[in-house]
Parts: sequence; C-alpha cells; structure tokens
Amino acid sequence: MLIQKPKGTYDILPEKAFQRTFLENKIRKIFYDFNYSEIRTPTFEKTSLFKRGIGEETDIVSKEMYTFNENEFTLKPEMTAPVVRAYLENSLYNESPLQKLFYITNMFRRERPQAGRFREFSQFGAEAIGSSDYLSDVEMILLADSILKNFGIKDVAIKINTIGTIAERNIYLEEFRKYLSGHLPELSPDSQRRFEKNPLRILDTKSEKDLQILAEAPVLYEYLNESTKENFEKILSALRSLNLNFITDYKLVRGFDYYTSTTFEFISDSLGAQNSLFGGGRYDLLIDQLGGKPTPAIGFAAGIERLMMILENGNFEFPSEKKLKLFIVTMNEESKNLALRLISDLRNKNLRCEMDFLNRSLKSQMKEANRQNAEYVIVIGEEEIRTNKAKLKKMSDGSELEISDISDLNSEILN
RNA sequence: GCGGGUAUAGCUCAGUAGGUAGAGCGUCAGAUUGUGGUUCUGAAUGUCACGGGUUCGAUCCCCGUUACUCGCCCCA
Repeated sequence: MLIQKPKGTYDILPEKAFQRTFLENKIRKIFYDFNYSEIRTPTFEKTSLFKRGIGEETDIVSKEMYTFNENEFTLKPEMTAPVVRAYLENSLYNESPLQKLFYITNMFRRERPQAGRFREFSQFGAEAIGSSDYLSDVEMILLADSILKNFGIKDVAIKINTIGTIAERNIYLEEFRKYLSGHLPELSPDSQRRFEKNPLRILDTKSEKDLQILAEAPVLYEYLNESTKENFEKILSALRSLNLNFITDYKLVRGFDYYTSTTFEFISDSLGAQNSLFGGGRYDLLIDQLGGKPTPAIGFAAGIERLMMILENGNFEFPSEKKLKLFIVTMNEESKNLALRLISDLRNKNLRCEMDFLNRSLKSQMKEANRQNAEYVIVIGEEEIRTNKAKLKKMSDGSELEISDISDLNSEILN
C-alpha cells in the first residue's frame, strides 16, 4: 500500500454507493414534492465569496478552507453563499420573486475528522429566497421534518430560536458583555476566548460553571422588539397546529455571521459528539451583503453522512442492488459466443444479465449465479447448441422450464 | 491547533510470562468428469504499521514517527 486516501475522506464502495444513491433520490423526490428545484454550482468559488458570506472571523473561513491558486479560489465549505451568488449572477429574482432551490453536493472543510465529521462530506439543503413571511420559515422546518419522517426517523429533537435583527442583537450584546465582564475569570477558557471573538456563542457552552453564570445573565429574547417576538410566536403556533414537536431554545445560536432572526437545529442522540443533523435559519442580510437588493431568505443544510449514520444505527432497510435477472452458464467457446449475443439482447431490453468471463467450471458458475442473486439461470452447452433448446432454471425454487428456442428468451423471462 | 485510545490475514479479532503466528467469516478449488444455496475436505494470503533501542534473539519490552479512531474547538 503505497498511497492512501487523504485524511478525512472516505471511499464509497459499491454496496454503500447504491444506498447513497437511493437515499439521495428519496430526498430529491421530497424536495420536488415541496416544489423546490435543484441547483448545482461549481466545486470551487472565489475565496472572497466565502469571506463575505460566512464571515471572516468564523473558524471555517479563518482556518478551515481549502484555498489554492494563491488564495484566489476555495473548495466550497458550504452552499448558501454559492447559491446566493448564482441567484444574483443569473438574475433569478427576475424569473420569480420567490426562488425555492435545493442542492445535494459534497463540500470541504479542513477540520480534525471524528465521528460524523469529515474533510470532504456531503450535505443536502434548501434555500427559499424572496419571502419574509413567517410561513416561509414554517415551510422550511416542515420540509426538514418531512425528510426525517420519510426515513422513519423519530428520535430527533427540533430546537428553534430567534436571534432577532442586528440592531436588537447589538443592544443585547452590550448588556450581555457588561454582565459577563463581572464574571470573566470564572468562565471556562473557551468562553473567555469567545468573549472577545463571538460572545453570543458563549450561550452554547457545555461547561457546568458557565451554565450557572449564564442562568443569571440577561436573555436575548427579552431584548427583541414586539414585532420580532410576534413573528416568532406566529411561527411557533403554526408549527403547533401542525402537530410538530419542537422545543424553543433561547440559547440556540449558530456559527455563521449571516444568520438573522429564526434559527433552528435538529439534534440526534445517536450521532456521538457531532449531534446536529439539520441546521438552518433566516439570513435576511446575506443577499444585500453579496451585492443584491435586500432580499429575505431562509434555508437549512443537513449532513448526509450523519443521516446515513442514523439510518444504519436504526437498522433502516435499504433495498439491495443485487437482482440479476439471468445468468447464462457456458461450457465452451461456442456457447460463450452465443451467450454474449443473448445477454446483449436482454441488456438492450433493460434486463440485468451476466455470464462467465473467467472460464470457470459449471459448478463455480452456478455458485456465482447464486451469489449474485440471479433470478434465472440457463446452462448452454453442446447439447443446447445442437438442439437450440434449453432449460430455464428458476433459482428461488429450482424449478425448470423448457425453452423451445434459445434465441427467443425474452418473452419467457419477462413474465 | 489541543487531549485520550488503537495498530496482527480481505473483514472481525485471538496470541506469544521475548524463540518470526492462529480462529471465525470471506475468497478459491474439490467431494467419481453437465446444475447453486446446506454439509464435508483442502488451499492461498501476513515484511505482526514504520524507524530506532534493549537482548543471543523483539510481533511482544522501551523511545520516536505515521496512520486510524474518539473527544475538545467548530459545525452538517
């Protein structure tokens, strides 16, 4: 073994690849049902797109991007900024005031890999650009929830919060900082660092002592305007009337700079430390920030590897790839040539067929047919070639059917 | 960037109180010369992660490196 895969990447071998395709198609179907349309963007973008979009100070931009060509380009570490870029560059707002877009794609972040985290990973997500209506928030959460339900996933907690407008947040942050500065030495080292960089994220702490200090801290929600709170309550009551189970979590804050007001997260216990399955929220400032007219928008992203992990832990039954219609067992050169012609015909009729390419014994070929889950087997030897008759063997019960004309297999197998 | 754990066959793992290794599964072949699944028999495959040290001798003990893995940070 001379060369190994790069750290944090993984090979998707045939069995898993089949499952992934199945999963992606199922997700795609749900997006279409919600009237979202697929969008694909380049694997890399101008580095400045992510600096402006995600925020220069975030961990992702400051130290986790794969950047090349003298920092000009970067492998996409997330999809919201590229989607918005494509939205603006192609003037999609002129086609319809509300664009509902989804994507399923891989992305790249140079983090330390661990359970549920890779350097090349895949996400699917949706972006609804153009509506500030609270029902747009509701639909987005319903969409995410619907995907989970379609896979029969139950043990996922939905957390919802609003972090208000920038103006509201700034007023709060001033008070929050004032309060914390009195407790600074008692805070965990992590939180002390956040105090300088991104104080809001201190709310996300896991430290017991921090939580005690936070218990007395001012609460963001109380600093929001009436209209913001009202809008949030409308979202919640709409979700309630749809019988969606969720919890409001005033401490839910997300890492990217572009989030405003509504934020939400779907959490699962069966994911290890990286327990977030879906994450999303409103980003009403991003489009303006990237040079467009101020346009409200909301979206979410979900990790495919994490979804796969949950499905595997939950023993989700993926369909199996192996369902060969027919395996033709051959005995000699002449029968091989005939078999190749026969399976070519059947393949042209979209039937999955196979024959031996290893010059193996009859017994071995039978075993191979069995291993590949062939529905039928035909043995073609000298006798069959001479009489142009053969036996079609059904592998599930061993029954055999006489075929009067070998070159006319199709109708017999198809029924 | 910082911590913990692990490294033996394709896979899961055992093992040697230091004398260069095994099991199960899988793969391949055969069980009187044209019919699979069950059963039985047999076979192949390891520089025991890499480099150094101790030793007559290291897969085993010590040091280092690398990889993998779990966690912190951050996030999907």
